[in-house]
Amino acid sequence: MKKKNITIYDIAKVANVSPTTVSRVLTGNPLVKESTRRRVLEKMEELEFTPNEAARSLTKKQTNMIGFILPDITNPFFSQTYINVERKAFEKGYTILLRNSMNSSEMESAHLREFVERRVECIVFMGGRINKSKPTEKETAEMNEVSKRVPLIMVNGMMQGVDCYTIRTDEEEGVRSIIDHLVTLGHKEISLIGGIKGVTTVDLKVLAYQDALKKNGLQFHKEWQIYSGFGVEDGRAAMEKLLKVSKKPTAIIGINDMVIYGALKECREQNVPINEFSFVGFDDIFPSDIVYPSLTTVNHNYEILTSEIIEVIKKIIEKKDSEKELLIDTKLIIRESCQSIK
Amino acid sequence: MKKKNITIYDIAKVANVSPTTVSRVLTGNPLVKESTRRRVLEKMEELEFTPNEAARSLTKKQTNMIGFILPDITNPFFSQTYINVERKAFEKGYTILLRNSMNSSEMESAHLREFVERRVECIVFMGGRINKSKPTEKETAEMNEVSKRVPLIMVNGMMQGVDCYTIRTDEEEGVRSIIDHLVTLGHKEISLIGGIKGVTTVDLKVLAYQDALKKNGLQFHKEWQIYSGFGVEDGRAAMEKLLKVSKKPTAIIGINDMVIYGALKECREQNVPINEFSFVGFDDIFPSDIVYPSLTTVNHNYEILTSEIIEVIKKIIEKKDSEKELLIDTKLIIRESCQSIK
DNA sequence: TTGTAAGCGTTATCAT
DNA sequence: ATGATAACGCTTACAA
Repeated sequence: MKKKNITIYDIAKVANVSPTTVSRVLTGNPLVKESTRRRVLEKMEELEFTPNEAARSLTKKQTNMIGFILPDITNPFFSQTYINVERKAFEKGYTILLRNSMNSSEMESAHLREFVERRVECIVFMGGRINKSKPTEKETAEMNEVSKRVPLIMVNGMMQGVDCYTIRTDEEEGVRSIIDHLVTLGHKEISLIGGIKGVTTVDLKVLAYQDALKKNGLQFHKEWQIYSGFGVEDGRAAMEKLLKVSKKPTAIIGINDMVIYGALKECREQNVPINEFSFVGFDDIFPSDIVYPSLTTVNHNYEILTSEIIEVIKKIIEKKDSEKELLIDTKLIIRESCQSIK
Repeated sequence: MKKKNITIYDIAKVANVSPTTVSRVLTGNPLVKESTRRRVLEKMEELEFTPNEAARSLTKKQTNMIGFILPDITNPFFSQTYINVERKAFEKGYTILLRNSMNSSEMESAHLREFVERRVECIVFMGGRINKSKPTEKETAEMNEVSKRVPLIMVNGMMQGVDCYTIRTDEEEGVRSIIDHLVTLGHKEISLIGGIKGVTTVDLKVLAYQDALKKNGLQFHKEWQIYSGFGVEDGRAAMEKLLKVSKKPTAIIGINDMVIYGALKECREQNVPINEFSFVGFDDIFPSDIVYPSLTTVNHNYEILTSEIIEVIKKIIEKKDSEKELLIDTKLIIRESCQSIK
């Protein structure tokens, strides 16, 4: 025997008002006499009435939901961004739908479809296809379709010809600040490990790295820039290769923090003294303050980054104009993993 | 000029069928001639029709959404659990609504309310109030209200008198396995740091710790069991206290991995050689394989744990019977942070 | 200040 | 195999 769903009609009946009036107290419409409002509220309590969001969304043509696609929430870079956005969205009354794509284009497609079906107000996209320097035609076409129906916010990524909002941290500047720091410490032989060619955030960093070397009168050594990936194991693999190079660098930059964790691991494995190198990461995820040595790295200014994301979301929902492109400054966090060259 | 929303009526018109037929192809009803099905599908494509989930949910009285409340997704213990559940839910066609409570009872309440309004099919609850040995009356009452309307799954927690499903990892057994391991290595002086009294998972572990000591003929030293909290800083604080105790233990168990990260940090700060102690954590979150020394710890069998969660969810949605209580075995992961006593 | 009635975009029921 | 019509539970003109 299933319990009947309580609706505003039920409340209306027992409170001796029309459903409209019930709806009015629900939406906080001030055109309700205080005494009836109280009566209605009382009956709601009594019958344990809870408004049905689906019905509400249907009439209001507004869901207050925001889609959020990212590759992997267990990666602190993403969770640190996500949680700030969720918190701020909560304060504004928005609901976030989080989806992990695991960098699979098919999953991204599935999530996009679901978001459109659920009529989210906008979609925040991090990682995956928006970081490919050469996305497939299908991927681009799909994003174009989506962007016609729901506003898109790309964080630290973009897609040629797709109409969207872009918010990114100035990663080039981040790389420059790392190299300036290392140069100040006396380093002249600087390596960059990790990442995959064709991923825009990587290409960006590699370019900035080569540029900054040149500007500082240093030479780019091909064998010191090693692609491998983004995970701890990829960092180990890269370090393993680097340790086989005859002339070694004095400083090692990671495409992200994870990669450096792997590099440190590999050094220990091979009994290479950690302090033979200076290490710098990128992202400032929380374990970087915990690993030994604690890692000098570049912080994305999460607080500002996520505030900007929410601001854009807010403007989209309120249909106000907003900057199409935003650039956030990074900040270098200096810890213990770099020594000066005597 | 806003683009009109395309509905099944529009499709019906251009495809020369009734809306009902369109709905039939949408729901995969086999009672549609193949040729008309194709025609309808074609028109949908053409007009870029996407079904409206809100309308669908309204009539079907089913949302396919699952609520998930946890304290903090940036904590790998939770994100490692969450992502497995999300992945498996995705495969089954369920959508997860994730909410972080930051251990705030008010936020938990707000999330619960939202979940009920959105008519989620069930709610998975981790951490927060379900780990209080003395929840407030309001908290309990609220959970009782909720549990009457939507099935509740509590993971590693419970609440007296509240009807719900319980899935937990056998943390007592985890603690026992740690102590057995340490005893095998020759340790006789074992400390437990971190946690807060009154949090059930902590109380459980403390009890299991005292019990296991006794069973192994070891003595419980009050000053070796130090409450402090669950974060890295709490671990530091606990270690700082422990280092002031005149007679020191040889092994240190953390209420979780985080606390041990803090303890390691504190040792380094004070120039205490790390290998003066053996360290064991709890949870096996990913940085434990990255910190130095890599941490021996207890793994929650995430794969099994999350599979069970999904199984229960599935049975709830399909209205099948399911075990009300499930206990998952833990497994000890041995790494480098423990030495044997000569 | 309150009520009536239409509409939101589906699915379900019952005919045909 | 297909269609007409009534739900689903709310909000929003418009009327009173």
